[in-house]
Amino acid sequence: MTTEPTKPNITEPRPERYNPHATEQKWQDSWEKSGLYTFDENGKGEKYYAMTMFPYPSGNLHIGHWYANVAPDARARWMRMRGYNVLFPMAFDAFGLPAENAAIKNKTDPAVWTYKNIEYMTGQFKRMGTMIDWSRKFATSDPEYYRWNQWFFIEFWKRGLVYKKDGFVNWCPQDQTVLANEQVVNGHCERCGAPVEKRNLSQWYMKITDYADELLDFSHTDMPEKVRLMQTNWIGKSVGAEVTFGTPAGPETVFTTRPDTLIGATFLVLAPEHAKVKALTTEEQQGAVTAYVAAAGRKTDVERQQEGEKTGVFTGSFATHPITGHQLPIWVADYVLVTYGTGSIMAVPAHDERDFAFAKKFDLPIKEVIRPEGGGAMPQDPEEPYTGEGQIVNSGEFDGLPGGKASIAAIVAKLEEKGVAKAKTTYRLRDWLFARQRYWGTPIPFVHCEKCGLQPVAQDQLPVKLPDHVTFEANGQSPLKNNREWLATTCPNCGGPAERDTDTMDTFVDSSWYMYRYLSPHYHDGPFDPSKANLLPVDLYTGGIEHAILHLLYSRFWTKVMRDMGLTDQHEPFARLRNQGMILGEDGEKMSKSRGNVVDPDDLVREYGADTVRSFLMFIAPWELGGPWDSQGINGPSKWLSRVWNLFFEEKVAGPEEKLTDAEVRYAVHSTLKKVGDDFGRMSFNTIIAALMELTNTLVKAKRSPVYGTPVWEEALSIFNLMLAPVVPHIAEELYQQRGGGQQGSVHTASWPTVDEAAATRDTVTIGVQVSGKVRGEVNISRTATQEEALAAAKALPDVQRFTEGKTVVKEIYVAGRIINIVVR
RNA sequence: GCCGAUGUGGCGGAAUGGUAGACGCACUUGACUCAAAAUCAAGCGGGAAACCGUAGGGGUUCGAGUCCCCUCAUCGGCACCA
Repeated sequence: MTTEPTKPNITEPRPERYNPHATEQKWQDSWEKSGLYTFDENGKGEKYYAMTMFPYPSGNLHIGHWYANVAPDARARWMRMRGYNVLFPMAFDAFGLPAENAAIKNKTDPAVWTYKNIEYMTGQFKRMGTMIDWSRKFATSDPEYYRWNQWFFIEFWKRGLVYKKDGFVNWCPQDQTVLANEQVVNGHCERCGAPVEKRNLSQWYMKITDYADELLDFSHTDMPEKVRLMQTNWIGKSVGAEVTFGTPAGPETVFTTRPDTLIGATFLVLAPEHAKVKALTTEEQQGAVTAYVAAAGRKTDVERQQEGEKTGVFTGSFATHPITGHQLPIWVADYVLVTYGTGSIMAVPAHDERDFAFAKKFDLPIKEVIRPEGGGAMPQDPEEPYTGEGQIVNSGEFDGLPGGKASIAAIVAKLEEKGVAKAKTTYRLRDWLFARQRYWGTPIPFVHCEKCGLQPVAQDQLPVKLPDHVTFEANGQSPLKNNREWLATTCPNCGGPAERDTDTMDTFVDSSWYMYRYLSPHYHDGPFDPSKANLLPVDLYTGGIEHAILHLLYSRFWTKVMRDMGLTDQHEPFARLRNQGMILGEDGEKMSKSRGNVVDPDDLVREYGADTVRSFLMFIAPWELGGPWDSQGINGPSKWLSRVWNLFFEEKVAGPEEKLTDAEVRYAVHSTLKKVGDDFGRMSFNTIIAALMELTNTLVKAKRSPVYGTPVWEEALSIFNLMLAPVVPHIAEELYQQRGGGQQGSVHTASWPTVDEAAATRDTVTIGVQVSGKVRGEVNISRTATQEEALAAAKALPDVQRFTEGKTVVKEIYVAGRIINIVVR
């Protein structure tokens, strides 16, 4: 590790007032020159890998980036001072559509735009005063990075986890690309907000569903409950059965979570896109069905869902019930989704809301088979379905069995015996639609050969680089489509002429494994150097909740595949995840240029200095909550740092003499030290700042007390200085060096002070005295006072006497150091 | 509709079941100043008081902002997922 002492600069005259600007620039330069933050993998101490979600190089760091990085930086610094060998890296998530849009608009190359932004934003990060190790910086658009995307892609393909198939996919007409399910929000494109259309296209997929069950297991990772729930809901596990019905077009299997209601099925419904629709449609129904299917195809998901009323049309065909042999009409309706289950359902109108609504509208039979405990028979023309549990009725040999979710397994076993059903678990999670029809991404490393078909590019030919100096068509189409020079290649199998795949990868591929790349960002023989695996896992990962499903689910999946490939022994990429909240505009709305409520951190740094902005962002709210910006509130931390400066340097301040003792000052210092340590541990950053402010107030008083100038005073300043270091690194360094810490190097390599437990505990405590649970006074007694002593002191209080007079004491409670409660009647 | 989170002064918030409102903003008053800013000092939930106060209602407990049940409000996620 580079621990070359940073040279104190004491030749400059000390400013009268704290002036952050010169100070901060000076120390940023000094730290960079000495390599203070360069991580040494052979360094002393237990490794600690802290990571914040890397930014997209949009051009500017906004206040949200500061909020997301400042507190984790302070915590990483604290860990380092405690003796951990802390890796705190940063990179850029550089592929994506904004670069292309900027390129189209400005007629430039996306790469030029991207790398210019990265350079500028790196400078902004440095002005924030973070301990980021910039020697590990990379951009996911570096060919040396994305070649490993391609390598992974081929390896996953070899393992059968990557495949191409025809199917209905989400298409964003605005961005001109397909989208993964995860990128469709309420039927709209996550990025641009355009309504998503359905298109039948041949597309690349990644088999994340193979890992659905394992992704529901969070036992190897500590994630907030909220994230676990969101992922669990997204994966959407449903336990049930597949039941096969006979139809004129062959057997049709449906999925149900309620096999106990099988006898109550009165019709089948197919999704409009279902493959059997055509074959099952009778001649008389031809016109109606064709029109319905065509209309459904034109609708977006949003339009489909907005219709209040169910729509549908009869195919003219009937299915045979596997148990009763009854003939059930087969309908087509768009409330059945082709993408879930088998794309067809058995409708049990008596016990399902949707089937009920459909049956009511089209006058289809409703047959009761579940009756609530102690309830009567369902009326002939019921008002509503019964979806709860109960006893099975009207079902022949099943009658009397308990129905409902709890008894699925028993019912399925019985149906399996009869050979009509099979236990089945279905997931809402779809395979990851993985390719995009865009330019600025990782090219898919496959070629199309007329003779050999789709072939992976040979590993030693990677990376398949994006062509330089591209021009964009006015129609926004990817420049790869018509770039003949780039398209033409040879087949890795037969050597004949072949054409490159023009799709690029979803940018979420880039972020799925970047935590491994930080271990050895310049490694050439694999995605990462296996000899650095001891740095895994990421001990603490922080970022916004907006990635709860997309990025976090994909990266968990990626790690599990890497584990199965033998690349790592980790089950999860992140040992612990925490989410920060969002800083809103002062009006309480999300910051946006159009609203004009954007707060620019560069302006704030110019006005107040980075340390003030850092401490304010930690102080403004509980970190995981966030909230509106407060342009007046920043005055607090700003004044605080001035007070801190004056505390260290101003001559003894005027004011009333204070009667603080050595013990009181040491108590303030060591109890604060204890609290700050606890609060860093539990990531309660706002209370850290509050505690440091409180200590400042006490020390300002102590300066006007006999303690000033004594060894206790010097100890107080030293410890206080060290506590400031993680939070406000610049002023802390200046104070440290001014106090002569230069011989020990930087304050940021100093050790976190040890709590003197005796000093952090008070001999006497002031505790409340209650009479029958109501506070009636307080007593100052020894911390270790006996119950007799405590009660005697309490009973001496006039107010206590007043409220106990003439009453009978029924109970006396004394919790040492906490409370006295005299219960009277 | 389903799932979840959150409700504490004018504002942001603090509080292992133990004196509610730490710390800060804003505000008020005073000192300094010709004046203002900055700084320093003091005050700051309601009420004259008894007392009342952590969204509302119940409960557990010697004691509840904190634990349990119900209701309301706000925010977030999912949403015709069979």
